[in-house]
Amino acid sequence: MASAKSIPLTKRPLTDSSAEELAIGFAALADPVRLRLFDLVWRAGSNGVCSCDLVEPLERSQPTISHHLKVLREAGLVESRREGTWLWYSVVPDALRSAQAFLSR
Amino acid sequence: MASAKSIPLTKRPLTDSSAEELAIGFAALADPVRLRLFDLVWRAGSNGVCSCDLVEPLERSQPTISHHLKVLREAGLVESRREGTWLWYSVVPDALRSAQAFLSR
DNA sequence: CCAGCACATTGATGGTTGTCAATGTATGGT
DNA sequence: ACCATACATTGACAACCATCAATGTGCTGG
Repeated sequence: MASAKSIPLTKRPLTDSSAEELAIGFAALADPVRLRLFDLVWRAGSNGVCSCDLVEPLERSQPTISHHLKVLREAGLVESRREGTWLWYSVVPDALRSAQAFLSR
Repeated sequence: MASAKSIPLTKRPLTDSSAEELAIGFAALADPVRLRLFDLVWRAGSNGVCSCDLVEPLERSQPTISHHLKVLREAGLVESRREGTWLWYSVVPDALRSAQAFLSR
C-alpha cells in the first residue's frame, strides 16, 4: 500500500539509478555518427536495414560502424536479425519511451 | 521557391550539421550527475534555484557542480541570473524542443 | 579596506571514447 | 575443402571527460 506521505512520481527528484539508466540512453545518442546511424535504421522501419548499406553513407570504416551499432544495441535502441550472411538492424519498439517521458516533463 | 523535387523535411536523413547539433544536446544529458542537476533546476521552475543548494544533494564537490552547470549552460539548456553573491539557475524555455522533436519521430 | 562567502578557473589524474588497420569468425557458394 | 563476402573483435592512439584540491574572482558587510 502507498504511504500517506508518498509523493507523485513526477514530483520526486531523479534517483541515482534512474539517472544512470537515462544517461546511458542519452549517451548512445550523444555522437553525431551514431545519431545519423540511428536515424537511418529508424527510417528503414520494421523491415530494418542491412548494415552493409550503412557504411558508405556515413563515411566511416566498417569496424567503426560495427562499433557504433554495438553501442546502440547495448543501449537497447536497436536490434539485429540474421538473414544469411547479412545482419538487418531495426529500432527496438518503445526504445525511446523513458527518454521521451523525461523530456516531456 | 521550393523545388518540385523537394522532399518533406522529416523524410530526409539527418544532415551532418543537425546531427552535430543534436548530439551536443544529448551529450549534455549523458551524465547521471548532470541529469539530476538538470532535473533539480527544472523542478525549481521559472524562479530558478541557487547553485549553492545544488552541491549537497548531488554529493559532488563545488568545482564539479560548477563544471557541470557550465556544460549545461553552454549546451543552451540552462541560464543563470545574478542575485547579489548568488547565482540562480533556471531552464531555458524550449531548450529541449529539437531533442523532443527528434525523439517523437 | 579587509574579511568572508559564492562561485569560477586551473592543473592534475585516471578513465572513457571515436577511429582505423589488422585480424578473426561465420555463412554461403562452388 | 576452398574462397569470397559480411560482420565482429583486437590493439593502438589521440582526444575527451569527470573529478577534486588549490587558487582566483567578484560581491557584500563592516
